[in-house]
Amino acid sequence: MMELTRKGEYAIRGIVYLASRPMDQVCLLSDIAAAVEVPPTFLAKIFQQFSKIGLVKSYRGTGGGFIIGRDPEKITLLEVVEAVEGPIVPNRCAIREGECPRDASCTIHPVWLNVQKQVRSILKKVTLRDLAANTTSLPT
Amino acid sequence: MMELTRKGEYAIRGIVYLASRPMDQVCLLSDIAAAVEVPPTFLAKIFQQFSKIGLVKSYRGTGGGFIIGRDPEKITLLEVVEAVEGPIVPNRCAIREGECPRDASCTIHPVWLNVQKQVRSILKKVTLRDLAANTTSLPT
DNA sequence: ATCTTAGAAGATATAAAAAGTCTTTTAGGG
DNA sequence: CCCTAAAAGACTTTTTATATCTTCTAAGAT
Repeated sequence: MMELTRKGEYAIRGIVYLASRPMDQVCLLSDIAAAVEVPPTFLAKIFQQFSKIGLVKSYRGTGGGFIIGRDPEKITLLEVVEAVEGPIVPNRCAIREGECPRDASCTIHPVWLNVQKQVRSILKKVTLRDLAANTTSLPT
Repeated sequence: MMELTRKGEYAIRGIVYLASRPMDQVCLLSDIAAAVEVPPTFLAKIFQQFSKIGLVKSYRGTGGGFIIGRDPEKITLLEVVEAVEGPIVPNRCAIREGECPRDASCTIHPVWLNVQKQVRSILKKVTLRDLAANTTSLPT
């Protein structure tokens, strides 16, 4: 239960890699994909999404590629995960009030809300800077 | 992300219903399914699993059916969820040590372990008795 | 004993989501 | 205008979720 998808995993690897690079150095998608061992076409899709919401910046044409969208310290793991996996919702009934017809009587509802809150809270405290900190195993 | 499947939802509804009934009253699967609005064949599969690990007790033949396996106060939501959805694992790499080849350098690893721990802790504190407490909306 | 009831077990079917690829288009340099 | 690299969207494949159906077994009723 609660497993991150490949997409989520790849997304994190990719953006953490970007976060570990100097902001003035534009990275080729193909290079990033190779470095973090992700299918390039798949990572392309993910980075397109990220680009739209400003998590990364993209440049086309010769000398193009990607850089991180803003200071890695200002990007949380929560943001990255929710961008790619959608909101963290342990159960349909926790999406919004009134979703579940059994709502009023539903004794589990508050439990799921609590789970949601805790998980979000944990992921929110982790920044890309934290994650990129000792990425010494990846090529410089 | 992290969404419970239908199976998990149905399982909880079904067993909470059972937990709300007197232990000496054997319930027909078809009645339970109708009461909690779950496809009977699907619930059958779920209860078969539960029966194997003692979460419910089953009786065949005339007058047969299901009762709760033990005191609802001794059954946690965690147990029920993991029985039906498998272990709570936010990421492959958190399943066991050494799973992930990037392990040593992986800065996210501890984050997932923390998520796992917190979620399990929340679900462990909730018992079927808690959940069955005010199931007043369900037919007596 | 055999018939009916009700769950057990396993096979099968359908549908949805995840994972990945391919093609065409657009933007930016040389 | 040609090359490079990302954007966008269609498409394919694989896997998982969701469910149903059939046959088998246990237990009580006749």
